[in-house]
Amino acid sequence: MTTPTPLDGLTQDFLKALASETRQQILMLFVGGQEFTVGEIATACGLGQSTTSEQLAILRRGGLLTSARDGKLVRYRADPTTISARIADLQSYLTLCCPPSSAPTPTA
Amino acid sequence: MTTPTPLDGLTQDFLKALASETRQQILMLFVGGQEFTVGEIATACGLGQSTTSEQLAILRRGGLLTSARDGKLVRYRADPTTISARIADLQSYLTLCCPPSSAPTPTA
DNA sequence: CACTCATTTCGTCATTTCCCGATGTGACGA
DNA sequence: TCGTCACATCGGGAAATGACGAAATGAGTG
Repeated sequence: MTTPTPLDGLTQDFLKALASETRQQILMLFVGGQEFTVGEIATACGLGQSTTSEQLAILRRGGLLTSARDGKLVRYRADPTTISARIADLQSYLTLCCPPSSAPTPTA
Repeated sequence: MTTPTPLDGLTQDFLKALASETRQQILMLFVGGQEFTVGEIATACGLGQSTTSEQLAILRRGGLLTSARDGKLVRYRADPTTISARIADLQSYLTLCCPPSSAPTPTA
């Protein structure tokens, strides 16, 4: 029991992506399921373009967004399927270490 | 629409607490709903004592753990109620910006 | 091909995080 | 009270993160 399994690499990227106010701000733009280009997101959030691109890459790695080329633009949108999967992972992880109701010292 | 609401301060602390491999490692100790002292956790995770205390404080602020004095010891254990609440918050936040299935532009 | 636009990647710097050892605080026992 | 044990807090150094501007990449146009 030296180093217990931290948790899934995927869930890890998911959490890291979420653990930033800037990236949360970016995510909020996608309310309504719309698509946005990098430039649009940069403008909306008041960030530089390279910064935005980097943050979007982190969100994509975390499974929160997907990207698709559209001519010379790159359109980003939410990735609900992966998000649901990651949340489910997280939930089962937390349920494992911290059972949702009672059961302080089960076993016996 | 300059700076859309990032999200709850509570959920923010929750995410920050989770976004560290060390703290995830600590959390894994609580599988089974057991209690641990700071010293036990430090030993189990191979961390210094002050480090452990600090990380536990972050986990407590994030709503993942609670602490209680027991003589000269402090026992930490998981906080399932708060955890469930924070996960629910997170889920509704993500559901808002990224509807789980279809519904690209709901509106009505 | 040369040019331009949108995005990505690179180099850099300021800030934050993570870990530690040392010191301070609270609780028990002699 | 004094000493000790367990934990919390303080101060600092190494590493990671977040932001930017500059340069490189990919896609379309003349």
